[in-house]
Amino acid sequence: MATLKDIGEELGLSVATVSRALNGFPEVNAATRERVQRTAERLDYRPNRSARRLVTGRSGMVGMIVKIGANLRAEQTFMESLTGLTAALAARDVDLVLAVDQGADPVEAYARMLSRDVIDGFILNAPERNDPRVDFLQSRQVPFVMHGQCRAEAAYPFYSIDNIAAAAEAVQLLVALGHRRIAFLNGLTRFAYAADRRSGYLAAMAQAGLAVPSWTLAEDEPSSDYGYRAALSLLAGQNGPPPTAILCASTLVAEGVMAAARDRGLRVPADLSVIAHDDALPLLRAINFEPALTVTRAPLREASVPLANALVDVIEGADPRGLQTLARAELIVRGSTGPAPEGGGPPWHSI
Amino acid sequence: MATLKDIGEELGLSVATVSRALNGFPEVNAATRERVQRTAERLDYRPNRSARRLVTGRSGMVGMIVKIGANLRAEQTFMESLTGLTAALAARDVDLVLAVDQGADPVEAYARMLSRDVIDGFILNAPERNDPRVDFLQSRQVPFVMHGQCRAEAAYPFYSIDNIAAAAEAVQLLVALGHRRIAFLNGLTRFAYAADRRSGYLAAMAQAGLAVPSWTLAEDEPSSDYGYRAALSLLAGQNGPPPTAILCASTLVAEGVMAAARDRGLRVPADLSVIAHDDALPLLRAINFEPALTVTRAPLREASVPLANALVDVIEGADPRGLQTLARAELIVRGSTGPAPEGGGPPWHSI
DNA sequence: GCGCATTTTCAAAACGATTTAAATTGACGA
DNA sequence: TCGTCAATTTAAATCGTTTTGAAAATGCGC
Repeated sequence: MATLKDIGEELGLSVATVSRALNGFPEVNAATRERVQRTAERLDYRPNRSARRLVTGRSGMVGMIVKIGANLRAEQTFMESLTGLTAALAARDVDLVLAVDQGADPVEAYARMLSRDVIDGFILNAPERNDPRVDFLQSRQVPFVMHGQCRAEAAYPFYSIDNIAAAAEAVQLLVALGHRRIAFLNGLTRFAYAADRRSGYLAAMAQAGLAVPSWTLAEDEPSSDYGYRAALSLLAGQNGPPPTAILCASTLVAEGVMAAARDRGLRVPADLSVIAHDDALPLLRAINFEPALTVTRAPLREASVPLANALVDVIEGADPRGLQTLARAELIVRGSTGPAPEGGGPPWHSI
Repeated sequence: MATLKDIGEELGLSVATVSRALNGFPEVNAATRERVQRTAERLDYRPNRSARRLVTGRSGMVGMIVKIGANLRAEQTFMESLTGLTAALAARDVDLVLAVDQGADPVEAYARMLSRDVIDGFILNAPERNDPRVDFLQSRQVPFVMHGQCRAEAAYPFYSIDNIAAAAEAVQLLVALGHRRIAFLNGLTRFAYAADRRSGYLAAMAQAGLAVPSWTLAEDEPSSDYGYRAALSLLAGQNGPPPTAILCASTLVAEGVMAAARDRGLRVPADLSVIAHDDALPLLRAINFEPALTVTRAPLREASVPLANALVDVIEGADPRGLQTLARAELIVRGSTGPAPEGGGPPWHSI
C-alpha cells in the first residue's frame, strides 16, 4: 500500500507537501499539486485511516443502530434507508458501522457503541416525541443527524418531511371533493411523524369545521392487517355513520383498507375515497393499486444524501442550524379519490 | 482519556512494560502486572484503537454486504443474523461495517468496500453454488467466513447446518410413518442450502425405494404465497395422485401449505402431513401453528457466535481448517405429522 | 563475592498521517 | 549589494500503541 512517503520519494518532495497537496491546502504550488495528484493516482494511494484518525481524532465512521421489532415494515424502510445512506456516505469517504438494539433502554446501544471509540457521529431514525437519544448524545457532545423530526428549536441537523402539512393537504383535498367524514388510520403517535400527522389532520379538519369523534382516529403499527381490520370496523358503522374517505398512514395500510372495502362490496372511489402517505418503497407501489392510489409522496431515499452530507458537515464543525431541512411531500391525485357520495352526507358530531 | 504513558508515569514504569502487562505477555512480573491493572482500572484506561491499528495494521472492522431484493424473507433472516453477529463481534472487539448491494455483479460491492481499505475480513451469507465471491476474495487473500455452505475441501472457515441430513431425516420420519408420496417445496436451488436439501431429499427417497416425479419437487423463493399456490396445485392431483406429506423449505412455506390444505378441506395430519425446516425466526413460530408444526430446527441465531469467532480467528492467522462447523438440525416431532392415510396408498411412478 | 543464566524492565524505533514552526527560494526596491 | 516580503517547501513534533534489541535486576551455584 502506497504511503505519503512513497509519493514524496518518487517526486523528491517531503511528506508535508504531499499531504498538503492532496488535502487541498492553498499554499502549495499548482504545478506541484498537479504532479502529486498524478503520482498518487498512479500509485493507487489511499490514506491510512488509522493514521489519520490518530492525529485528527476522527475515524471516518459513523454509526447507526437498528431497533429491532417484530414488524416487517420497520425492516423494509430501514433497508431502503440503508441503501441510500451507505452510498451517500461513501461519496464523502465515510463508512457506516451498524449495530442492532434489542434492549429496553433506548440509549444503551448508543453508549456501548460510543465506548468502543470508533464512531464520529450517529444517524438517528424513527424519532419518538422527546426522544431520549437526543439528550444523551447532546450531553456527550456527539455529533448526530436526525431523520424524521423537525423541531424548530433543535440544535442539531435534521432532515424530515413536513408531516403536519402532508396530512393537512390530504384532508384539504378530500374536503374539496365534498367529503365530510374523513377517518384517519394513523401510525403510532409515540413516534414524531405520526404525532405530527395527527396535528395536521386535526388542524385541517377543524379549519373545515368538521368534527372528529375519537373512534375515527386510530393508531397502530402501520400494517396491511391493521388497515383491513380498522377499515372493516369503521365501515361497519357501529359508532356512527361510516366515513366516506379514509386517510392512511402508509400504502400498506391502504392495501388493507382497499381489501376491506372490496369485502364489503364498496367501490373505490365511488363509495369510498382512499388516500395514503407514500414513502415510495419499491415493494408496494401506489400506482399498482386498483384503482391507482392517491398519495402524499415523499420518497424515503431522497433523504439519504442530505442526511449523509449534514452529518459529515457537522462532524467537520459546521453549524448545525444551517443543516436542517424540512421537505414537502408531493400530493399526487390518482384514481382512489373522488367526489364524496351523496354530497358527503352529514358530518360527524363531536362526542 | 488516559494513555499508557499516564499509567507508566503514575507507577514509574515505561510504556513498554505497561503495554505488556495489559496485554498478558508472560515476561512481566506478576506483582507489576497487578499494579498496572489496578491503575489502568482506576484511570479508566481504554486503548486507543487507532493507535493500536496503526501498528498492527488491522482495522478491527469486518464487512458484510446485504444483497437487496424484493423478498421480505431475506430481510428478515438478514436482520436475525445481524442481531447476533454484531453482538458476537463486539465481544471480540470488532465492529461490523455494512453496505448494500443492488447491482448485478456479485463481487463489485466487495471490491468497492475493499478499496476503501478499512476492512479486515468479510462475512458472506446466502452462498450460491460455486459462489463467485469465494474465488474473488481468495484471489485477493482477504479473510472471510461463510455462513451456509459446507464444502469439505473448502480452505476457508464456515458454519452451516447439514442440509443434506436435515432433508433426509425429515423424509425418513415420514417414511417411517408410512408415507409413500412425499412432495418437497424447496427453496431456489441456485442457493447452496436448497441444492443440499434437494440432494438429501432425493437420496432418502431413493433409499426408501420411492420414486420422485419431477412435478413433486418444486422450487421458489420460500414464501407463504408460494407454499399456498404450490400446495394447491399438488393437492389438485392433475399430474398424479396427490402427496400424503409435504416437506417445506421454511415455516413460511408451511404456513401457505396449511392454508391450502384447509381450503381444500383436508385435515392435518389426518389427511396430509406437513413438515418444514425451521430457522427459528421470532416472527413465525412453529409451535403456534394449528396443529403445531413438525420441523427440523436449526436456529439461525446459533450461527452468530461461531461465525464471529471463526472470522476473528482467521484474521488473526488461525488455520481455517480448524474453523469449519457443520451443525445438525434437530428433528422435532409435533402435531402436523402423523401416519399416512389408508396405509400411504400407492407410491408415485417415475416419469 | 563472582560469574552466569534468567527474569524483568527500558529506551527507542516503528506505524502513517497532520500540523507547527522554520527554512528556502526568488523577486523587488532601496 | 543587501534587506524585505511573499510564496513554497521542509524538518520535526505529534498522536498512542506495539515491538525490538539492549540493559538492568535478580537468583543461583560455586
